[in-house]
Amino acid sequence: MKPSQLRKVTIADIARLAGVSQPTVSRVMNESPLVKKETRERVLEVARKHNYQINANARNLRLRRTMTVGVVWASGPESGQRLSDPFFFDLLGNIADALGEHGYDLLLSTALQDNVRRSEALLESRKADGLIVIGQGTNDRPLRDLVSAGAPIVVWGAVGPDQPYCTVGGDNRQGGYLATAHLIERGARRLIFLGDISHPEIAMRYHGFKKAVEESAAAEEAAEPAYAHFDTQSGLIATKQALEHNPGIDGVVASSDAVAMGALAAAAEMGIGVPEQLVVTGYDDISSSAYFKPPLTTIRQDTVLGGKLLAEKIIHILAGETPDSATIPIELVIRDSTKA
Amino acid sequence: MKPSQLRKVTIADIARLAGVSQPTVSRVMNESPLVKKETRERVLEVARKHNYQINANARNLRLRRTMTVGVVWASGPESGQRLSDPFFFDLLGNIADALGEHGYDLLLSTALQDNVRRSEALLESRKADGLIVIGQGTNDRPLRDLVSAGAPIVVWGAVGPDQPYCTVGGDNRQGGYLATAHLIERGARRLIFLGDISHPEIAMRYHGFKKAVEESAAAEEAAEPAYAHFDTQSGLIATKQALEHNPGIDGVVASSDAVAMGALAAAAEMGIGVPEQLVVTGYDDISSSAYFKPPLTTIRQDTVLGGKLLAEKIIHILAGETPDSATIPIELVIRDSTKA
DNA sequence: CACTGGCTTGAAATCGATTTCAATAAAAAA
DNA sequence: TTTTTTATTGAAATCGATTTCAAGCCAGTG
Repeated sequence: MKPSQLRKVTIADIARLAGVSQPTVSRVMNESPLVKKETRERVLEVARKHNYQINANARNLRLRRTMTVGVVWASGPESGQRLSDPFFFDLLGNIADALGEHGYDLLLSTALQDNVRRSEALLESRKADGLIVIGQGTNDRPLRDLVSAGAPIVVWGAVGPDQPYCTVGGDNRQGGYLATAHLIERGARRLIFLGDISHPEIAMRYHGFKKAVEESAAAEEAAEPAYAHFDTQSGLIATKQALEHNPGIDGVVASSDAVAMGALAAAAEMGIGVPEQLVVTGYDDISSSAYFKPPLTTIRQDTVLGGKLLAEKIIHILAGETPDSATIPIELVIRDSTKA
Repeated sequence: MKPSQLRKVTIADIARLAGVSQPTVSRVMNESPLVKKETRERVLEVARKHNYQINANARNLRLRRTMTVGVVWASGPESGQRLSDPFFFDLLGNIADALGEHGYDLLLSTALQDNVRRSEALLESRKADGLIVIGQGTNDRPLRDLVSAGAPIVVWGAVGPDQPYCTVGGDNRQGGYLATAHLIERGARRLIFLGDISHPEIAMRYHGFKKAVEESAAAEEAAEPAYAHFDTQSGLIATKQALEHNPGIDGVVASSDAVAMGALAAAAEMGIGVPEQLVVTGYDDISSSAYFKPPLTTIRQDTVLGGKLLAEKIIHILAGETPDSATIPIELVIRDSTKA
């Protein structure tokens, strides 16, 4: 197998073969109305026959853009581990689809550390026209720096009041509220929130949690939020500790489905019945949640809409507009982990 | 927020500011030994000060390459749905990391249909130098076509004897064998394979399954493989049908963890005890498998090594070499779903 | 003093497109 | 018939790099 045996037909080849000049071929390929019909057809025929594809590199150099959007995981320095939550995979796929529909490509960057520099480099080296940043991390300072440097970015995360960047995210406060109110309605009285509230998104969910607890006469927050990262292992450990230190907890609001699965595992290990003695909710409705034992009540986020909005917003920004942030409605999905 | 306020420093700017010519700046940036030390330092200082980054577009146009590898999901026409298995997400992330270490970018393409044309276009439009294809689908003809057109590709999937392309994949036959032999050792006598054996990878696992069954005097294959796609829902349905039609089944070898979770859910629904009455194995060791009820015995594939090899192979191919296919060792992870 | 040779450096060509501007031919108007 | 438009087309410049080739400079040599 010889390398690069693939024909590399250039615009000059097509021009020569069709007996016209390069500009004419260019006009045909770009559907310019300036070209005579017969000429266009002749050129198109040659182009098709030789399977000609415009060299994106040359084109983008001339046009001074790339038609590519970079997607960056904003895993802060505190979390060395990759965000491997299935939710983000869904979102990523939907972003790719949505970008594709607009003719944009998706460049995946998994810079774990030194994120800002590498992101800036992505833009400055003209590998991407703009950036979609997934997650704000625990500190959005790097994002603000990017913006003040003039970088076109859109962020998936918590929508805040004075953010200088455009954000798309689920209605986290409402999600946390709905989940918590549901637990209270199901009889939970001593509730705890499980997650890393230094992430703005999680913090919003916690706010919703508090609101629901405060609105209820009967329920109370059993203890400060139990710190858990985004994985099941972490949820398991945090839940065990919380339950041991705070007897009587009967409701857990977890920051993600993976964490909630840890909580369920902890309950099982400790011989605590779910949902009889403890009710648990997750967040994201990842695909395995419906089949967990017990099936997990959770908050579903619409990742198709999320991907679509992220793509559209960045494209608008690249067009010079300043689109507003958007909040995506969420939905409570009730399953056995909270069912009477 | 003005768009594209980001400085777009060019090599000409740096040359002017440093009082040298463009070629000199180019040589400095490419660490050519031809430049005098003092000149190099002067240029570097100016470049650093203005945060100069080589324009990848211009550079790649001149160098006639892109330093980008496309990753394509080979979801065949039969499966309209996206492959949203967490396993592939892991793999994708590791591919991105490995490519990044070699200075390559990852272009994500989620062409669900018309895969070959879009993949070819990726190469012909010079958006990517080569392709990593994830999954062979049920028919690798498109892949063979790509190869015979001279496309540099590497495939994640089953390593076959007469494949014209370089493949990296787990040792599926051995994986299927280990899982099945383990079930038999745990006392299973009437076994069934669960999955879509029209996929080469799954077919190999099934071969391993058969081998283990045939080697055993006591065990038998209870029925033809039960068709299941890659998702839990599909595994649930297939398992229920299989168990109803074939009484006495006491061992299920599933083609993936997601499918196995469906099998576990089916058993639970039907009141069949796992592992007392039925033992079940999955495949991939996705993160939630350890916390499922019961925790799932599975075959772990090393996605870090997988990503690394895929990246290295495609880079070698781009360098004109013809690397051999590689099989990644797998590992049996025993958990409660098969524990006595 | 003229000549050879090793270092550095820059002028110009090139990669493959797009776009401006001018030229030509054909059609319409005078 | 002459002039003015209008419709097509191509020559040349451009995007921002890399690379070839030649030139300038200075030291060493005959």
